[in-house]
Amino acid sequence: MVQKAAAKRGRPRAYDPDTALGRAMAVFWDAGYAGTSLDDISARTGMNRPSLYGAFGDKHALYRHTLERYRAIGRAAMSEALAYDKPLREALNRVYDKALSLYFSGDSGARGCFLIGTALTESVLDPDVRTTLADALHEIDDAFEARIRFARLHGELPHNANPAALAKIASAILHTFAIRSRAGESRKALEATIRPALDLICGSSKPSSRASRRTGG
Amino acid sequence: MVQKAAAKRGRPRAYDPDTALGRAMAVFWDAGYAGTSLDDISARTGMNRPSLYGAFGDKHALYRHTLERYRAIGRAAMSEALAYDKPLREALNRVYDKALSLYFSGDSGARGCFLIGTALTESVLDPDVRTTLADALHEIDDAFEARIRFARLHGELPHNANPAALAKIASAILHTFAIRSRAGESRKALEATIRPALDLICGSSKPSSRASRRTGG
DNA sequence: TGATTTTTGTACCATATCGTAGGAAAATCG
DNA sequence: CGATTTTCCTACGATATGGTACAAAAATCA
Repeated sequence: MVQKAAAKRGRPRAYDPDTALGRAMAVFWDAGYAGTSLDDISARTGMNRPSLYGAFGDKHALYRHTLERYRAIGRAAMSEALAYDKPLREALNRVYDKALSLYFSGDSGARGCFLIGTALTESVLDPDVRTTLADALHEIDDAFEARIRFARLHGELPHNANPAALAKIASAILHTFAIRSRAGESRKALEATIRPALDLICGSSKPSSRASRRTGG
Repeated sequence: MVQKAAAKRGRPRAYDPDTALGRAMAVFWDAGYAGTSLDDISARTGMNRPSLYGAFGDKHALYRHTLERYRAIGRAAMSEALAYDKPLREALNRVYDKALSLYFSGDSGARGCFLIGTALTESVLDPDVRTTLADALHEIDDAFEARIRFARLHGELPHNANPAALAKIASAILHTFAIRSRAGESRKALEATIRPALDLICGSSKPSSRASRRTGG
């Protein structure tokens, strides 16, 4: 099904489309959609503009390709990190850790979340991008919510816990990381807020004198 | 001190600098820094490019002026909303309400936070903008932290509450609102998460069977 | 080998963009 | 009123930008 379609007819491509798309994404990631020229992308991918157009369409279409690619990366990382076979606290911790690794990747320093760092700006005047962004945000909300609901079902959270609301909080932590990393805060500084955030969402890990208020203790 | 400097020498200005700056900000707010041309701003302000240059400098300087203007607006709104004479819960509620009013203002629909919606994108390649953004974020963190510390001091929060950490959570709620509003979510949807967020930060408002875990109850 | 197919890469075009020069316009001052 | 000052505004210029035309290149197929 996904075989290489071995030996096509004409002149072979001088580039790997997937690699090129990844590099194009990197350029957008740094400079944003409007701040990136096709010449910039051409330079970083090695493909010239006509080839870019042939492979991915015009600038806007190319950008949408990178958005989808990023969503796929995020989706994979999220579903892997949200380990259903481990405690909620650990699962969330893994999500944040993976997210930070992504946000702090890049040659020109931390770039934060690709969607929030680039698509958010375009969202007011570009309904297409806005919808994609909104979908991506909701997808994360839903993943968190399902995971939290699962935890509650298994007694990790009190019965009256509100998975939908807690999921929004969990997402908010992700959002603040996306912003702050791109704004130049250190990874260490962000990591310091994971623990208190998890305490609020999952209940205190280290029961103090006030006692743990959750089942899991 | 701040008088009109009555009757200057030459031809009078055909525009009010402050009004013009506000309109310039509105243009940047919609399209982002890179996505805005000086002609766009010229059209919305009524000032032509040479006048814009004379009044505010080049495009980048103009943008920095709008950033500072926005910071001033946000600072004023924040310090007014953080009512020290009312309960913490009410103060935070007012902050979120004011923020949402700002984020949902605008003719072309919701625009979110000006800084997060426009400066965030530029932050990777523009250290100047990045620093301004980081400063603004920290200013909000600090305001939250001071307010929360004050609340703890007055018995609204348990002694072992962590004002710095709670402030980061409070900021995170603001950040998620900034993102989601620009991404097209409804104000109602966002307002729905205020309550649960305040419950986590300040303690449950409606003591359920699990009992209120805070002094204030 | 020659026809066919597909991609590459240079060159080109129309437009957008930012900044600025330089004269006209509109006020005050003497 | 004329000189001076300040701002306005048209016009210009250099560069950037997105997209495309078209010939050369590199593969397969018969």
